[in-house]
Amino acid sequence: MEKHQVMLHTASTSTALSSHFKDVEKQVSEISSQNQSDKEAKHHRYAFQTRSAVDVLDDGYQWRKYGKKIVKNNTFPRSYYKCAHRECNVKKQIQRHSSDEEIVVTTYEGTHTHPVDKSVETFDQILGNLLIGNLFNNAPPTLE
DNA sequence: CGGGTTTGACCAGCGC
DNA sequence: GCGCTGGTCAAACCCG
Repeated sequence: MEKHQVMLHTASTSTALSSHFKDVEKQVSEISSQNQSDKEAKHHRYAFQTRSAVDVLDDGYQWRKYGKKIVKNNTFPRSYYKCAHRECNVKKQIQRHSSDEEIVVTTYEGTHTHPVDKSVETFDQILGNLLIGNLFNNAPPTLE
């Protein structure tokens, strides 16, 4: 259950938001379990989908883009981000839906070890755009 | 001038 | 064993 700490640490500044995040990654965890192997479970992976016009969502951390790739299942390219801190080997992947370009899938990998001095207002904005449960439970054909 | 981003090439893992 | 897809690195360019 250490993966929960990722999101909780991210929103440690606000207890209310922590609860919301907990609910969010709970949905994600379910997907990993039902989808498959513990192989993915070993790798701390948290994916959530947001409805935004921009690819990169400001979650309070600084990210450095280190790669871009076109995936066959998606018409849009996938972007690879890394945490700006050298000590922090946290990775983040961002990709859009093939059909719905307004849907952005953000996948986090790893755990942050440094504090966030960003405003919590950012999280509120992100949470406002979150629609994880619906998309994952409905499993749109475009995603697979 | 420096940091960050961009784009292409290279490499590794998996499937056939 | 070869080919394909996906992931990472690295050098060059652009912006602040």
